Amino acid sequence: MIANEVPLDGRAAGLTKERLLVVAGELFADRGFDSVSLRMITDRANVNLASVNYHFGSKEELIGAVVDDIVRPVNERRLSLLSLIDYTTQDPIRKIIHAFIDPVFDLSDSGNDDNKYYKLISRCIASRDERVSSIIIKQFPEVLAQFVSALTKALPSINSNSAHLKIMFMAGALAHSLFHYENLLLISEGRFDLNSTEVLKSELVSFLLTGMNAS
Amino acid sequence: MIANEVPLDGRAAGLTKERLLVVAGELFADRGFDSVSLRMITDRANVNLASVNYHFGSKEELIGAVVDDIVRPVNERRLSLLSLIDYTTQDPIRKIIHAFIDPVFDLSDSGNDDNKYYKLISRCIASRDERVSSIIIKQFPEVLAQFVSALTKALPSINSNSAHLKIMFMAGALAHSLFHYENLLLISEGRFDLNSTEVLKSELVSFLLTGMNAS
DNA sequence: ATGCCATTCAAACGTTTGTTTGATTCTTTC
DNA sequence: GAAAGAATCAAACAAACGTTTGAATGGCAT
Repeated sequence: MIANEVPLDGRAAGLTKERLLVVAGELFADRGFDSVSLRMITDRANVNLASVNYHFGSKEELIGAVVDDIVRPVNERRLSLLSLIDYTTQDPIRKIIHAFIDPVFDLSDSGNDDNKYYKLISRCIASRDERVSSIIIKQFPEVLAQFVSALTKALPSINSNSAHLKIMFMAGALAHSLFHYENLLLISEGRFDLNSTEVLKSELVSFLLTGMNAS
Repeated sequence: MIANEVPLDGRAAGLTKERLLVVAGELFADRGFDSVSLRMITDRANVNLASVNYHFGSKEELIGAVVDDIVRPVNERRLSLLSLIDYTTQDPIRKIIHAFIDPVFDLSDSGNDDNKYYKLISRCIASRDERVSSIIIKQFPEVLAQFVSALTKALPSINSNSAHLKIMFMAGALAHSLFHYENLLLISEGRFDLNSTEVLKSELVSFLLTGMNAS
C-alpha cells in the first residue's frame, strides 16, 4: 500500500520524535535553551508531555539532539571544504574563510524559515551555556586545529597564537552578526536593502579577508 | 566618630547590597543568569535569602543592576573617547577601535579577578537572553549610531550598511574572544605565552584595523 | 480475532524556583 | 534609655519545572 507511506495521523512511527526536534529547534532559536520548558514544546508540537522523555530520555538529551543535528553537519562540511583547498593556487585564505562560514549560510538555502537556523546555529557557536558548549567543545578543538593548520599553510609567517585568535575573531564576528541580523534590520529602518543575507555575507568575507592578512 | 565610618559587622548600611552585587556578578559571569539561583548567591555572600528581594525587589532587578553596573560605564567611556577623536589627524580608525574596545579591557586594570569582568561583560555584549538584552538594547542603538557616524567620518566612502555591519563584526570578535580566552589557553597548553590579555588585545586591534579598511 | 509491542495519554510525583510573611535584631534619633 | 525605623532572619508560600507512572490505544504479525 503506497498510501501507508504517508501516514496522516499522529500515531505514525517517527513522526512525534521528528516534530519534537523541529519545534524544539524553533523555540530554542529565539528564546534560548533554559527559558523554553518541555510543556511549551509539547503544546506547540501537539504531542504529549511525556513523549520527550520517552523518545529522548531527558530535556538535556533533547537539547543535545537539536544542537548536534545542526552543528555536526556544519562542522563536517567545514572540514570537507577545507580538505579540498589547494594552497598553491591563488587566494587560499579566501577559501579558508568560505570553508568556515559557507556551511552556516547554506543552512537555510534548502528550505524555508531563514532566521530559525541562523539564530539557532549562532546560539550554538557562541553559546555560554555549559550543557550546550559541552557538546560543541567536543567537536570544536578538532575544527579549530584544522583551521589553524590551514591558516599556517596559507600564511607561513603567522604564529600559533595569532592563528588561534584569528579563528576566534572569525567565529565571533559570524555568530554575532548572524544573531543580531534581525535587530540590525529593525534599528536602521529602511536604510538596509538586505532582503537576503547576501550583503551580510559579502561584507563579512571582505572584512575577514583583510583581517586575516593583518600584520 | 571616625571609627563608625568603617563598620565591621554585617549590619552596616549598604554592605549587604554591595556584597550581593559582587557575588551575583561573579556567579553570573561563569554560569549565566538563568543557572544561578538566589540561594547560591545568598549562601556565598553569607546573607539571608530574603535580602535580595528586600534590596532589589526581584531577581530580574538584581540582574538588571549587575548588568547596568558593568555596561553603563563601558558605554559612557566609549562615547567619551569617541568624542575626543580628531578626524584630521592620522589613523582615526585606530582610535575608533580603541574607543570601542579599551573600556572593556580596562575593566580589570584597577583591580583583581580579571576573568570575572571579562566573562561578565562579554556575556552582556553577546547576550542572547531577552532580559539582559532588553537592558543592553536601551543603550546600544545610541552607541551603535555614534560609532557608525564616526566610521563614516573616518571613511567617507563607506555606506551605512557596511558601517553598521562592521561595528557588529567588531563587537562579535571582541565578545567571543574575550569569553573563550580561558578555553583558548587550555586547548593549546603551553603554546600560548599570554599571561595577560595584552597579546589578545594587540592581535584584535590589528585584525580589526585592517578589517575596517576593507573594500 | 488474539496477543504483542511500541506509542500515547492524563495524572501525579518530588524538587527547585522566586517570592512573601511576620517576628526579631540592630541602628539611629530624640 | 526608650521609641522608631531599617535591616536581617527562619520559615513557609505558590508556581513551574523535569520526570515518572500505569493505564489506554494504536498497528501488526500470527
